[in-house]
Amino acid sequence: ENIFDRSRMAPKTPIKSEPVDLSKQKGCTPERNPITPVKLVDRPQPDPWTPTANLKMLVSAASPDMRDREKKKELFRPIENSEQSDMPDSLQYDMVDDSTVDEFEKQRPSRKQKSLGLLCQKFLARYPSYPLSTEKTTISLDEVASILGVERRRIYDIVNVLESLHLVSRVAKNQYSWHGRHNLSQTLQTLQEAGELQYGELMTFFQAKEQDVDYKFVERKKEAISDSQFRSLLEFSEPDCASASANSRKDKSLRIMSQKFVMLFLVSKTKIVTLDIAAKILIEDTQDTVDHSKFKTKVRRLYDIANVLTSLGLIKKVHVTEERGRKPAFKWIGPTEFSGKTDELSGHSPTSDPLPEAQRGACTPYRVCATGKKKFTRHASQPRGSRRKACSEPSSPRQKRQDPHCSKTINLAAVCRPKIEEDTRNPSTTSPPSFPPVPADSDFCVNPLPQAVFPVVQTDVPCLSVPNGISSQALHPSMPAASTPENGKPTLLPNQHFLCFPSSSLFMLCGSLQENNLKETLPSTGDMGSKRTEAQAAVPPAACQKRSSHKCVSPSATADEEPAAKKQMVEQSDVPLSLVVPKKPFKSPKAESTPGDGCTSAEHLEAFHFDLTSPAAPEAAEKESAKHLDSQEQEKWCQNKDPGEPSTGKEHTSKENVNQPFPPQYLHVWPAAGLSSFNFLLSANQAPGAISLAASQLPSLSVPCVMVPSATLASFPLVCSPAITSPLTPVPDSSFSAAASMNFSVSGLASTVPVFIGTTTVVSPKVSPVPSADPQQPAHPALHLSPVLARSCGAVKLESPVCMGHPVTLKLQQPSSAPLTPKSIRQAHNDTFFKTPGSLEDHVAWKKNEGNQTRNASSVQRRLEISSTSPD
DNA sequence: CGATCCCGCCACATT
DNA sequence: AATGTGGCGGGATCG
Repeated sequence: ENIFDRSRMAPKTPIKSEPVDLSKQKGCTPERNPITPVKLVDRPQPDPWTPTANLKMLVSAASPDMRDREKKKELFRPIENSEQSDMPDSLQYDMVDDSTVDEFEKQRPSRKQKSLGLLCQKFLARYPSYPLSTEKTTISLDEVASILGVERRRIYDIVNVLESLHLVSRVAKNQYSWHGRHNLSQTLQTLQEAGELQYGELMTFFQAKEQDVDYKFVERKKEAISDSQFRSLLEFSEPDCASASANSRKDKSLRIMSQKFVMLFLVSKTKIVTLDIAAKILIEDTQDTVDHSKFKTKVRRLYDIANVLTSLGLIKKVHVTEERGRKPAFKWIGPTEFSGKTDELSGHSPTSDPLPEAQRGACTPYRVCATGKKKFTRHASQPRGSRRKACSEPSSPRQKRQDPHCSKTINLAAVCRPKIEEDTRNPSTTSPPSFPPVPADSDFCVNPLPQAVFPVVQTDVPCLSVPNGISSQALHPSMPAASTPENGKPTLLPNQHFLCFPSSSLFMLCGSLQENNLKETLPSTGDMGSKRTEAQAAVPPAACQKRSSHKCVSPSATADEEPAAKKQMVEQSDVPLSLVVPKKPFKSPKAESTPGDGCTSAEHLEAFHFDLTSPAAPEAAEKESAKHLDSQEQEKWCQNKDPGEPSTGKEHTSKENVNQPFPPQYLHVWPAAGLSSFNFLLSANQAPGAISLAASQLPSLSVPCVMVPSATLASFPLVCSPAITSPLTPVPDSSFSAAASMNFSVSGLASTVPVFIGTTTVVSPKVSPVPSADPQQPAHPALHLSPVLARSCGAVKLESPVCMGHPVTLKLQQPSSAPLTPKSIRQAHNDTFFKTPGSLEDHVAWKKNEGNQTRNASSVQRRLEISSTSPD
């Protein structure tokens, strides 16, 4: 070939035409051989542009090979690239003027024009997002570099990231083949799964986390566990063997880093990751020492990666405002549901950001949060991840501790809450025309198909436990024995149905149980479910609440139609609720492994299976009672409570419960990142009207919610019983706190504790004392929540340890009286309310019990009741 | 002045 | 040894 080329080439030297040529090129190079074009040397040509860059381009153009290819390409491709022309590229600039003239500034492409993001867009514009299977496109680095007028080095940056997502793969030296986005969703799913393994807990912790160290510790642990698996997953696409051998090579770090970065998004409930957090997480070494510079470098790399991902329409830049100020962060706007299943979920293409943004704005509860945040911060302690170790400390729950450290850790969690400002900055960037529709950033990725979701649950159920389970188990051995949900459940409530939620992160229960329609989504065990859910569920509680109130409520009202409700919910919030589900197969192993254990996944799974449809299932359940937390009370409690207090755990429910015979429905909302630790359960039962009312009337929440720490949920089975509550006279402080603690703290723990929510029932288990809960955790997580919530949260956390430790006695009353409840509630079985714990007056009765019979403190069972009644 | 991140040196890997 | 890759971080720009 070369010869060939030369012959021609020599003669031609099309120096001048440079730009034009460029546009034409395309990936397809017929010839496979990797030709490495020689580096071009520059020729002295005057370029307007960056001097060097232009020169190079020109040179390259001049080179025979290039030309040849170009020609060929041209044939193949008309001008798709035209796009380039559109852009303000440098190329154009070149053209623009007269020659030399302005070398100076004028044309000088500003830095932006040379940005990696823009370059990446140009790069992507050259190839079809969804190439036909038939067409194989090869990419020659040199060629591209010359065409785009940049050094090859820059192309590596792009290609490495693309390679991490399997959009391209390296075939030979200097040659890459273009795959396009066909496998993107699969890749993302894989990453999500891997991410759950690696970072699932971490993230949770992280958010809450105070200490870097701890987190690191945790992280490390995780990696150890999953790393191998993880690797294999990632490598899947490539046949080449090398994969396994993970050599130690440092290389590819950018690729790996890119994958990890993406995982963080996929694992994050809020889908928002701040750079600093990501950097911390991604620094694997013992960073202690190196820190600063290393951190800085890491961040730099992350910018490189972020630019490429932004060009791909997978993320966009936002700013998270925290106490400290605003931090740069990125929000995932790519698909969150993969599984091949429904891609379509997200309707919008990423490009259509405007809408989403608007939504966001609307959605954002952030502001609120922000305000509340501070308080939260203080009070709330976060569950710490590391706690395991730390646990040793008995817990001194001290609320007071402010969390200086929190600030750091907050990140993820915090991120969510705080307001996010989207970047307006490069509008263009995001959506190149050629891109395939990306799921919009709509925040929700709710599944369009409600049905699917529900059903899924059942089926999936089994899966749930797995991934997390492993970790959880490992972490929390305690679970098994004590908590077995089953035990409790059946035993406890004969009549009632229970649901056990395994560790999954979210659950949404909607619909009337009665009907059988119930659907739930279960979360999955930590991993899968959580991930997905997370994605969807990301909304911060506060937000949820509000939203829920608006729309959500109504839907819920329709008890019958859960799906609808869900959707609505989802929609409203940016966040996403996760309705969805379970997913993943791979968990099963775990389940297998832990057959016997109590609540562990397996069981849970079963529980889930329970039929939504068949109401009767004893075990399964449903639960109806709704519980409300009385926000007020809670608040009080919280406040009152001392961190130190060990509350015994008793909870009281505030009271009222829902009378409804029917099983209430709940929505479980995933905690947003910030909130990550909390899960909300909303009862669906209440009438829509109620909901609506609530919204209007109540600023915050009318709906009763139970918040449970996600982590907890994941690990712990949740049981809900329908009936409800009696108001207990709980001790305000202690009880509440206890309850709270349960919920919140859990996450940190690991969650093995089952939670029961029931109307009547009581659980008497005891909770094993779990040392783990830290009193200390920073409050931040709570932040996002309404202030009240926050407080409560704080309290909770603090106490949680306590709670955990103490067995709680629950009181349950049967349903019946729910004084306060808004009318609707009682009346309708359907009504749904959503409340936020803190905010409302609703009564909630919480009860918890915990006991773990078995093991350590870890497992705790609790029962929460919420009455549907609204205070108002 | 902090956030971004371009640029290209340079080490290591391949050929 | 030449060339391919890609880590890395100084320091320029941007906002």
